[in-house]
Amino acid sequence: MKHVTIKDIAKELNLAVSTISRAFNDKYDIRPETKQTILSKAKEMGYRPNPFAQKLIRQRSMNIGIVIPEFIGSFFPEVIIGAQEVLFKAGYQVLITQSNECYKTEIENVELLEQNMVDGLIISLSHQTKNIDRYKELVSRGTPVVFFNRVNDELNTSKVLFDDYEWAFFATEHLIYQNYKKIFHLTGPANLSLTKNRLRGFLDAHKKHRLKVPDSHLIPSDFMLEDGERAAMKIIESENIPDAIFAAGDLTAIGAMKIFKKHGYKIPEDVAFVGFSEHTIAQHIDPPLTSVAQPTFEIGRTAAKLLIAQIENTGVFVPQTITLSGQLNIRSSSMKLT
Amino acid sequence: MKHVTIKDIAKELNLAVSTISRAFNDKYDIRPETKQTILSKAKEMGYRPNPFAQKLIRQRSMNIGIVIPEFIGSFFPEVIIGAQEVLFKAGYQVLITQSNECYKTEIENVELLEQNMVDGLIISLSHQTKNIDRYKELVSRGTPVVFFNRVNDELNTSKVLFDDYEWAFFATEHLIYQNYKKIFHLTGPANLSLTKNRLRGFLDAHKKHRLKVPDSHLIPSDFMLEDGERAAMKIIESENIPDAIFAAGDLTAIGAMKIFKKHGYKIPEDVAFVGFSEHTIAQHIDPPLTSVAQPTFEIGRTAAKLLIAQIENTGVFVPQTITLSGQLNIRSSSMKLT
DNA sequence: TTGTACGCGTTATCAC
DNA sequence: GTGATAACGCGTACAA
Repeated sequence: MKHVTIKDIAKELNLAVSTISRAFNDKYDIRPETKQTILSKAKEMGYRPNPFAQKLIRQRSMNIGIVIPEFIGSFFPEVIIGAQEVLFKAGYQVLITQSNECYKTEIENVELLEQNMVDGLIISLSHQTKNIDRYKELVSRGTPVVFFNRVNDELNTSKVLFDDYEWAFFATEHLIYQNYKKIFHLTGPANLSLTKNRLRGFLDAHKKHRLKVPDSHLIPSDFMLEDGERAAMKIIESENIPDAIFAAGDLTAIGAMKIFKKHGYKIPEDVAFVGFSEHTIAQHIDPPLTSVAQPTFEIGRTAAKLLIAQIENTGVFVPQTITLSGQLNIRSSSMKLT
Repeated sequence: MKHVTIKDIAKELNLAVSTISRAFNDKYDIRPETKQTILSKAKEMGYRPNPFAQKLIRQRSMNIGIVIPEFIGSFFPEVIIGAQEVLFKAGYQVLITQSNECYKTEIENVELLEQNMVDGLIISLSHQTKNIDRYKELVSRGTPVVFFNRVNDELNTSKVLFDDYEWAFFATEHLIYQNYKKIFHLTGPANLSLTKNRLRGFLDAHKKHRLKVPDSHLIPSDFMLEDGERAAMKIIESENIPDAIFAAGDLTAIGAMKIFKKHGYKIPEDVAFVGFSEHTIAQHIDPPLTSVAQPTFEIGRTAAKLLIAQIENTGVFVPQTITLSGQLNIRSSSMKLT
């Protein structure tokens, strides 16, 4: 970290440091020739402005913190790539942290990022997160925060959402059109809004087609593969077997599928499956899993844009919620072959 | 970013700023009582040291840059988690960049990280990277760099490697023990050392068992799923069909498997498959793919430790190469059922 | 043991 | 148009 500074250039050229500084920030008057001399000399000496001195005086870190629950699977990495793309172009540095689906770690991450004086945060909640006091405090202090996908309704911030309701509706309707009648729903974690929305879509699709949904068709579950396995075990033990299952997450669906296959059920002849989120492995398992694909990169880009707008906004800030759309990738796990 | 500073505390307590500073850096003499007063007052006021002021005066950024070729798939994310774990504990900030397997982006990332004055770098090369001049320059300037997995032999830095030779040997031998005789090898990208090592392991296993390997058994390929598909097409068209294939990467194996299945070959009866790297989906595809698992988290932790040692090292620095071991996960893609 | 004063590299506000 | 000089927040030699 032994860098050339503006002082070095000033000495070399017998000019004042302030003049050198001006050469780089063209908001000041400076003779074009001297500017040129300085710029070429700077390049020759390999000058690079010290970002920490700039951050110190500008009172802005130009750092954005990202908090996601997990790294494994393609969803979050792709969102991050999308967000980085936009943030880098706007001159921001990105600090990525991952909570490992653990509430405690999540809060520690936020704290770490605050210590590093991030100008803003992009967050997706862990499925453990129930207590949102820390976030309320954050928001009320005026820290720009954008939540995406895993959000909490009580937090009044900008949000980037997927239209979970609509796509759960479509996914369910797809099963109904395929003539499946007894459709179960494996829900997501109770604390997340997306769980409620996907459930609502599931129910409304039934309502539209005048199909009843007894409570026994709704199985509380979670996003891990093991949760799907557990849910499937429970269903099989109950001896109340559905002819189709719509899971709130791909891994849940895959876990459940595994168990059903193991118990001799044919897919999709005996039980059909539809998942949610287009996990990398969805198209590679046997049979390939029908799944709702989300616009991952676009989610990241949108979150970044909203955050930058809020940070650089001078007027009154009004939280915005942007809802993006996706597509249903229909594969053989849900296609009746009759 | 309106933080409490040591000045505020000084004013509040009628003390000098230096005294406040001393309370936090216990290398100076300070009366225990005043220290206590300061510390409690600081906590009360919510004081947090400004990291940029510290970085500025300490002439060290406490930032570590990580450059990886891709985010998708579990290998690199897991390495990063391992590295972060160690680096965070040592007080370092981690800046993660991803080259998307593109040489140009990779170099831009390195440049970006340099501008941010990282104290050191952890790098895994893209499979496009052939020109390593920029890295040679980096190293010769004394910047601490640790490469892992995708390394280049000409760079004299610390490295964390997987014992590609040994595990390629074991993987091949596993096929031989299963009584496969005509084994093809889909190699990795030509510029990477690991490609040579895996090839060497493949050849030596044959040598040990006195089996010949004609050149036609070696198919140059790459790490993408599509590369595997292409390689498989080439093999099928040549009508010189192997009874087993050892691919240098899981995705390559999966792509090839897909094509062979599509053409009516039964796996593993007609053609057996072994991959490398234990991709997340390896165990979920049909049939589950035998693969060499690498100690991902440990690779990250080790790289981080080596880097910290080099950065904080005062004496003469000697580059170290640490080679880690793995395990072969045997699944049905390579088990003769006879 | 505590206070004073300077420097880290930069930008901004003055003079000239 | 250019040059001093004071900040930004912190660490530290030196004086008290």
